[in-house]
Amino acid sequence: MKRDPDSSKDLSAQIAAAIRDEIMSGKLIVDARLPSEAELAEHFAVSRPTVREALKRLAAQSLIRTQRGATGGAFVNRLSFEEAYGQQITTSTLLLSMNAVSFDVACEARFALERACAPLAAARRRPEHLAQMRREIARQSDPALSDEDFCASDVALHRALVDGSGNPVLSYHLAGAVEAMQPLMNMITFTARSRGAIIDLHSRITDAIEAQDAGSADTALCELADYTMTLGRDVMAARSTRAADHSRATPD
Amino acid sequence: MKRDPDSSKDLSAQIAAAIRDEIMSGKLIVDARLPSEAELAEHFAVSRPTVREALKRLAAQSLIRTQRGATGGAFVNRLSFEEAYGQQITTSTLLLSMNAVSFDVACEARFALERACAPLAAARRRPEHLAQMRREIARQSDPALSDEDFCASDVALHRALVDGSGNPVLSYHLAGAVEAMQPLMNMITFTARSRGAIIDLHSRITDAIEAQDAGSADTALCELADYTMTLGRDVMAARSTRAADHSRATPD
DNA sequence: GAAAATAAATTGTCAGACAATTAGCTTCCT
DNA sequence: AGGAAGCTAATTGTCTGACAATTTATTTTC
Repeated sequence: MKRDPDSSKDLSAQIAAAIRDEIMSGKLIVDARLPSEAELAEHFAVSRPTVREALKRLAAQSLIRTQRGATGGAFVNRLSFEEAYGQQITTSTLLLSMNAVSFDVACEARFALERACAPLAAARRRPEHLAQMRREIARQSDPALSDEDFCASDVALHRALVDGSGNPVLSYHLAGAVEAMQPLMNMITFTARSRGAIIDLHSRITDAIEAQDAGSADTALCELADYTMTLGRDVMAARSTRAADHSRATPD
Repeated sequence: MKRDPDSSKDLSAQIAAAIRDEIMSGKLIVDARLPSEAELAEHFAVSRPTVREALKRLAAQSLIRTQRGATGGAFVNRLSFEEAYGQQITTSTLLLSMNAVSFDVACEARFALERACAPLAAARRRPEHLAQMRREIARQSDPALSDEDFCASDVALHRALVDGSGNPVLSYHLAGAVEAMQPLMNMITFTARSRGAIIDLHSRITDAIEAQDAGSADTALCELADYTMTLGRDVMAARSTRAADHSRATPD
């Protein structure tokens, strides 16, 4: 376990990279205990705070966990799908917001991926997935629901669809794509009419999944994608109109 | 900016979470400068090393970058697709290896996602994507190529296909799925015959993409998925047979 | 033998110091 | 005046040493 000496990075980054390599290469297996901070400090010839910064970097990626006490220390963490979801969603969300990814591009990616799940979900969906989807459709039908809650329910329905594929790896990849859309979706004001159209499509999708009819599910998903993109485009158009009005009203 | 006082987590984790929330909520925008470490320490009523641990956690997720010197400090980082790729690949790879995800499950996810890209790639592929794919096919045709390099070239070809979709969000999500397969693919010994079959399918896929024939591309991708899974199953079968032999030969 | 006290190991946190780096300012020379 | 050199200040990077908190193992005591 050696750190790259001619690297221009921080010592803590070098040490974190060295340990990360050990984990990625399998030399440090799950639940293995790392040397104590004092031992690592001696090994890498740095001070304890520097080692600690390195360990915190790894902890931020859920690569290790730490435990206090006599038999404590830093242990290689089994990266769970749950933990990975969280990081995936954080990264995806920021990627969209910070790079000014357009609604269209994000939406296209999301529905392309979701369509990939649909055939598998149609084949393998289980009662709880269908029940979850029906439950969300019922929630969405409540006119008192706020736009934000409507979006949250939308996300929940689509996650149930994705989970219906019975492939956790697929679910993991899709979680980011679906959840990261939520902030963008929240910009949309859902009229009673658009809600109705969406709920109708949700029902058709759910029916198709229940009937194990992958073709119909795909058709409905495509329609939903088209409709969602239309809504998004309307919002963007209205927004740019308002922006133009505003700049005309208050020129500098 | 307040940290959760009754949280059971480390101070550095609480502070990192507080700053992360500010970034995620948009209160701290891209390239905004955070207060200096000394100011943060005073604000959160902790010591500087603790603040530094928090900042390192954020740096590990590429949420901030730091700069030394008079006008230095910590700045909110624009999360680039490049940086996100790296994290995505690390996470995906560990997720597969640490959770004993079967070759079948990972493969199914990968090809399902890749099939989602194919129609878009067929519509939008540009000459450089086709050139890259042809280049990789040429490389793969060299019998002297090691199995590992063959896999690397395979990954490169598929990434070119994915990038051909012209949707960076899609590329980002797919990068993890494709790259994370590499360690699993590396367990396979590619015979001359299996290499030939794969190269043939790669050619058919590339031809279809070039001809903008989404249907043929999909068909070839499905065949490649089937063939890859067959190879994987053979490896697993041989492996378990060897394991059985071994346990019979050296019982304990 | 069981319960309580003690010891040891380890991470978590703090305080203060110095080194390294960088931008801006000042001074001085031409 | 203009530019180059040096100085200053601000900031992060690193080190040292210490103590607190927590957990396990050991020893003592009843």
